[in-house]
Amino acid sequence: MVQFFDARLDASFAALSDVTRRGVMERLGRADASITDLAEAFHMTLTGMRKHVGVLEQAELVTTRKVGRVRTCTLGPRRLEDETAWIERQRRLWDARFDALEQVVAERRRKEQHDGHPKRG
Amino acid sequence: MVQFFDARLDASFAALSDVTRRGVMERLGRADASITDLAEAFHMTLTGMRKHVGVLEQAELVTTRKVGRVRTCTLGPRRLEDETAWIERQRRLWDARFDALEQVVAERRRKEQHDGHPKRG
DNA sequence: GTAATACTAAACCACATGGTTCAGTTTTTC
DNA sequence: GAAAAACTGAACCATGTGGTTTAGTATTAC
Repeated sequence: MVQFFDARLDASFAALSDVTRRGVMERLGRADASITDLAEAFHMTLTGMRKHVGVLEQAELVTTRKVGRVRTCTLGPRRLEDETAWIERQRRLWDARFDALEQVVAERRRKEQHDGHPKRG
Repeated sequence: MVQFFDARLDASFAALSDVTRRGVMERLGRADASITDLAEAFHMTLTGMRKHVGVLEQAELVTTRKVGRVRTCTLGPRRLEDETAWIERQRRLWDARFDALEQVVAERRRKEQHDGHPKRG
């Protein structure tokens, strides 16, 4: 189960680590687009863009369907929930640690006041 | 300026796209650690772990300082703010589009009710 | 039916990544 | 001062990435 989420996060963070792919996501956020549309918008060959879209599909950030000769790309169905969750979890861990450190510092300060301010260390 | 943020996001999402590096960040969220500590924890050579830490440093997610012969790793000054911001922006774009779509659907439904439910299409 | 459009598939390229080993250097310990 | 510990740097390896070209197929337009 853990490995499952790990692989998912691997894929989606990797997908997001390319400026072109982030650009594609932003564009699809405004409107669906064909591979040709995207290739032109990002000054790239069809084949090149198809690969980027493939990466986004595998990360389940984009879905596509082919009607006739044109393949249309859409956002979703996932909405970066897992990625946000990971980041939030990390942030909480971090906050907890800082809170703990702060308490230590406060304790030390209290003690120093009591003992009469040792110079340092 | 845009390129600056782009490069930063490239680096940090790429850094997060590896399960070992995410693991390192979680561990550092609990306590600082030396390269040796981390290498042992993740069953890897010192050299291998040093590279991962280097990637996290370049993404400014982790900072390190060397005292004597040991290099200690700490979570970096950045707290994934830019990454969260990008994701949030994306989510807003998306929501806006869905809202617009929903309105179209609602409008169509209203019209269908008025015209007396055409079978389909 | 011919031509243009939209994509697909395969091969290729240079370079990055995730590891390793091996041979140092610097610090610490005894 | 010798040995051990902690790291560093370089070289190597297999595989992945971000592109390209080239040649093909399927669909649409005229």
